[in-house]
Amino acid sequence: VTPYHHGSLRPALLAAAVDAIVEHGPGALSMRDLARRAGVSHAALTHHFGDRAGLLTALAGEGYGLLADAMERAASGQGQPLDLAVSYVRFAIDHRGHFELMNRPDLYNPADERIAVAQHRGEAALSSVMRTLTPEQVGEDPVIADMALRSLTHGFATLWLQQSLTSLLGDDPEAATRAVVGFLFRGQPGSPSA
Amino acid sequence: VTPYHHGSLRPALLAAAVDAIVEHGPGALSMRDLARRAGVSHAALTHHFGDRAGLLTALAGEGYGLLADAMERAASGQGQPLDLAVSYVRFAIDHRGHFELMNRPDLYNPADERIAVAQHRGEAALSSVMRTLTPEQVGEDPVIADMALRSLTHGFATLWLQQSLTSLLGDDPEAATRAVVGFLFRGQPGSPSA
DNA sequence: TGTACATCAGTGAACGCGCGTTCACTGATGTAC
DNA sequence: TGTACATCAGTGAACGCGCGTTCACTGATGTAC
Repeated sequence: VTPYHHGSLRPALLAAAVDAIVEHGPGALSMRDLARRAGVSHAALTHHFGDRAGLLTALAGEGYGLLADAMERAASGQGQPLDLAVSYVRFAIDHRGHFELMNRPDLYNPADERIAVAQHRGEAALSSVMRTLTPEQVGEDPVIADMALRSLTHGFATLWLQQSLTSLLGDDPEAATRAVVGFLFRGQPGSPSA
Repeated sequence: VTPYHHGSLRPALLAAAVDAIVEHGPGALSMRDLARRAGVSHAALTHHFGDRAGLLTALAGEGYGLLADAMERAASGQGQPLDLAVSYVRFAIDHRGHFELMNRPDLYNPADERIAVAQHRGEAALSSVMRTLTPEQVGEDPVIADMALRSLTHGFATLWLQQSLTSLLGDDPEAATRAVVGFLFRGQPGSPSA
């Protein structure tokens, strides 16, 4: 009934890691706790990930991959900044464990190739959306608009997850994101909030 | 030469904690490491803070107090959202250890009275500045403008500390903050960036 | 000015704990012939 | 179809470590008279 070989231990460990991070944060993640969650000897983890940093790097890579997928989906077609921001906030909420880990680059190897590739895909998706904006929307310096959108979106996602905004903005993160990003591009001809 | 009584151990420990957090992050802070930094027995810490959470609560309280001071200074007179944002980003950079800890409420007691009082002062400073804005600046819903400013400022400070923006925005955080917040309120009559 | 005494600040040893990693191993799987 | 053998996946015991907390204590300070 309990076979010697788990069969798909690696993905099971990554899933257990997500649960553990959601419960206790990425810094408190323990190899032994993960092994317990997966019902496996704690020495088994070495086999798949080498060490703790290896496991977290794999999980962060998975997260960056999922985020890049979501951003590419949002950017395709006539993707607007609003769509990108919504998909970013949705990712942070739906994949909170991954998101929290990704914001702690001290815990994994940020130079990992899989991570770098996924980050690059995300950057490309953002660039392609920014390029569709009119000069009126983008202002004098395109870099500033880019930074403002990044900061606003990341800050909003972070504050939302910290429950810092619920008392003011209710419980619908997508509507709230649309409102806040719409404010950033308000009153412009061809505004994405229109 | 090494007196039995330190004389001002409590502030010395808080200062050591800031150094330790800047080096290794708030989650990795250790009582024994702090004692070593202050040149004192590790049991001495209990005397001043009770336990680890007590120490971190005291340090977070100090941080919220400093931030509230800075925000009140920025809000006084004809304080504009821009001034508030600049002082927030400056606080995050100048008091990085405090700032990182404050963003980890799982590590301290967020219901601590001193913290609550300081947070309230900060909220009041933000409100007083938002009230000075014209209807054109604030848009239909004042809460949205408020959230946008919070999210933008917090996100910018966070990304700046993570070095995510330096390649795009140079090395002057105040100028960069002014540019990004100016973008949020751009093109408005009486715009604070003017 | 001097003495007694309470309070305060810091010591040092000890505790039990969970951790990451290493190691020789065993059971299961898959491939070659 | 059957056998030998290499490879893979997971085990369980052991290691040394740094940690937070507790405890009875000692040295220093300050106050009362």
